[in-house]
Amino acid sequence: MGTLASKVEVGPSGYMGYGNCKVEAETNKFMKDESHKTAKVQLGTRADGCSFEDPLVWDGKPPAVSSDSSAKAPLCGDHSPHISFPASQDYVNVVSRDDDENSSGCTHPNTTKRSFRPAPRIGDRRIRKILASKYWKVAPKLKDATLSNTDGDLKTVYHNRNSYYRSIRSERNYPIKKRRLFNCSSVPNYDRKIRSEGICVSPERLTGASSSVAGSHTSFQSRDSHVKLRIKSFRVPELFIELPETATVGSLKRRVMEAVNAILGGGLRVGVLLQGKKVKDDNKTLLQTGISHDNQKDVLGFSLEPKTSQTPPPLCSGDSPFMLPSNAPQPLARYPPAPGVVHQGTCDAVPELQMANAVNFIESDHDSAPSPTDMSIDKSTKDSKALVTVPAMSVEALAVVPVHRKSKRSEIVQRRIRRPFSVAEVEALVQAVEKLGTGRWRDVKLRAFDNAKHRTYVDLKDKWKTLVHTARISPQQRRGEPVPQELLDRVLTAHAYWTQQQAKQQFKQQPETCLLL
DNA sequence: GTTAGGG
DNA sequence: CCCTAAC
Repeated sequence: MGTLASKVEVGPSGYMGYGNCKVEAETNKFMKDESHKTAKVQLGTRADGCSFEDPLVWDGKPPAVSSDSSAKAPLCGDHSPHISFPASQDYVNVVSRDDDENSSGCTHPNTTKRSFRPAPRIGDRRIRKILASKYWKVAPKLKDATLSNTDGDLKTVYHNRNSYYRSIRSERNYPIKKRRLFNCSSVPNYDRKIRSEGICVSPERLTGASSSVAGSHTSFQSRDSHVKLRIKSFRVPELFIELPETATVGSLKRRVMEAVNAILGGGLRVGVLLQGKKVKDDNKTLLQTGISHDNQKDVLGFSLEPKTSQTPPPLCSGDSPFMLPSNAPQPLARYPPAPGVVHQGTCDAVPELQMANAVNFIESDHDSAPSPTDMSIDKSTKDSKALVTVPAMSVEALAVVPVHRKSKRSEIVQRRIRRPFSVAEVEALVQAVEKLGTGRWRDVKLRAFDNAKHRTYVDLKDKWKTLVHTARISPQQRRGEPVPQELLDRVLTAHAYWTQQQAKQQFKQQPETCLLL
């Protein structure tokens, strides 16, 4: 099939920096298509410092063709990788020094059952609406079921998005843009503390979630009643990174780094677990809790969790809507995605549609910087009970992140980053408009940008507006990446045609009115 | 939720 | 890109 992209997941069991990465090849044509198949592609542990982890996640998905080397390279130049952060949390396993020898495999039992449940995509306009009209919408809501078949050539069956969105909404997964709003109390002190104690990146490789303890050590000292901990490694919450195969290892590293930084940058709090049990009372002393030198056999764990409304009195008030559920998700409870919920979309797209599809794919794949999630993980998540811990974040977010509340007005909304349309996108837009006209932006979106999460139909409408304008002005006055004249010509032609069509329509509807005029 | 337009 | 009236 069409394009192929690589996804690298630094999953729950991945260690920072040397986290286990999952790289898989997407062979589906439509990213949004839930029927897409994914296949793991082993990149090797050396190539990018990533090792593989058991694909526990993709249960139900038959390992599809692995790296399809013949896959087409993305058409569009916009290859910015996509990074999203599915909500999840993980532990930092701290083991008493005496346990060093057998420090492997002492995570919480449930951890082994973990499967990758990428957080659902979020960022729907609904959220915006739900929260406040000023918040960003990441993607327009798409109607479920079939695509408007106005042009009969789209045969792909879109899955029920409503249910999808419903599910994600309930999971409280917020895009980073909004996320920062509940970042009020800034990075948890815990976080800093831990960091200051040094987080060692452990190169140990995990073969499965079960061995998630590998590389984690703690030192307990009985001297002067002090409990000393040494967190040798700290695992970050599940990250989801996606970038084109053409991306360099360097960029991969960068993405991972950004992802990690973003996560640590805020919105997280640390949970303490002792023997797999959550220690909720923050006022208890270590001794009372059982964390002491007398307790060296116990496994102390830390988990990264999203801040919750339960969290200590917010230093700032009024961030309610963004608070995650107080019933802090237990990192342990994760369920494998229901297998077989796949809808195989038939993608016998007509040539004409190829472009759009291609763009769709590409867009979604690379350009998703601001896209908090990815379709490819939708399926695995929608029916998931995955505990949402870390709000979805994106690279884009990094640019706006750490800003903590600026004023009482916690409603300061971050403007979306500017993302100029690439020629390929313009091409796709023009093609779609030629076919659908200028009054059906939603359809245009669905047709040519369904996977470009950051392009809303309003964006497309706006872009068309500017394209028309651009086409009318002299080349000297144009700015930005030059759009081929050929395209601009098509813009004018299409615009003229559809404008005329609309006029005719109106005339039909209100002839008398027109006559009067 | 979409469109259409002004900002 | 954002905001919003209007539908």
